[in-house]
Amino acid sequence: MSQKEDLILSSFLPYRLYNAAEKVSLSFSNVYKDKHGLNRPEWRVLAILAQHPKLTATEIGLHSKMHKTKVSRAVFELESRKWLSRRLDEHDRRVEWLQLTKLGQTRFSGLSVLARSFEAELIEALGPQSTKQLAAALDKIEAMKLP
Amino acid sequence: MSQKEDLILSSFLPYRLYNAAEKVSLSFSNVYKDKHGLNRPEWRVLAILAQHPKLTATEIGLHSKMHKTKVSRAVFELESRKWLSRRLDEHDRRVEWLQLTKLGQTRFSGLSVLARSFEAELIEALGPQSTKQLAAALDKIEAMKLP
DNA sequence: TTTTATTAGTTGCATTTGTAACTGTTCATT
DNA sequence: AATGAACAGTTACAAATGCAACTAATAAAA
Repeated sequence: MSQKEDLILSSFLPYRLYNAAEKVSLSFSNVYKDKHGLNRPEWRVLAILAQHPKLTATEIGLHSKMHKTKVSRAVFELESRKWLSRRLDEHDRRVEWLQLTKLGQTRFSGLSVLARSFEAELIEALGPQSTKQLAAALDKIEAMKLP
Repeated sequence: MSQKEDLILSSFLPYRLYNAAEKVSLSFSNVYKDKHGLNRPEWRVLAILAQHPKLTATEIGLHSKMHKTKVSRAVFELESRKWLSRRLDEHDRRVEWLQLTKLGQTRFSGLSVLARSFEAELIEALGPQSTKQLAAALDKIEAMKLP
């Protein structure tokens, strides 16, 4: 016999948040997947390096909360496409400085346009009010310390 | 040379939404993972069956947007724990009606309490205003037709 | 009634991901 | 210097996932 106090999954906030994120994310993945065959970690590394010209793999991980193996594999793939280059730090040879090549920059700029228009559509559909409110809620969640 | 119109990933709405969802979801997964060793699909099937006492695997998939193989495997696992039972439809023997056993109900009720208090903490941290606004934005996203 | 198409659910295989162990390097302590 | 701890990044292995092919059953069409 089910208890009337039992959880209703479909109105459970973590569930709803996750499904919404996945829906948006899946739709957006078409942008980087279809045209260039990138996966999400690769897209992220590309975007982060475009914004911060010289980073180490560890820093990219901190930035994006991606596990270092994900970053490592994404970097490997992007390097083999010649979208980014590595250079060993002169003073600490454990460290590799990563930066996009000209080709990588160009590819990213192309994707950037598509990403912006995807986001614009999303914001359009939400409306300016909801967009602001959603962003505010996301700020709070980002700032939260969860167990 | 990076273009100034290029995307800033850290403020890109799909990215922010995804990270927030993953953060919350990862934190919540402790609830069903630590105590019972469930994974997300299993947790979901459990919660859906608790709310809708008799469903087929296909219906669970529609409900939760999970792929049928995920549902199939989750059902298998829950059945082998004796948390749910299957019964063939009398008129169409392709169809299996699933329902929680008493044990499954009990387990879910226990998890339900934890889930509710997790959600309560989340809502507490967001504040009532932001919670409402977030829910409204999620409504809109759920209703969206994305490419 | 035989054939064909459709549906419910499962399974095999390839891909992705996470964990832990590993290599190579630097730093800290002695 | 020599030893041990810490760190950057890679790799090997195991678990999770998605896709496509599969089985079994029913429905639709011929």
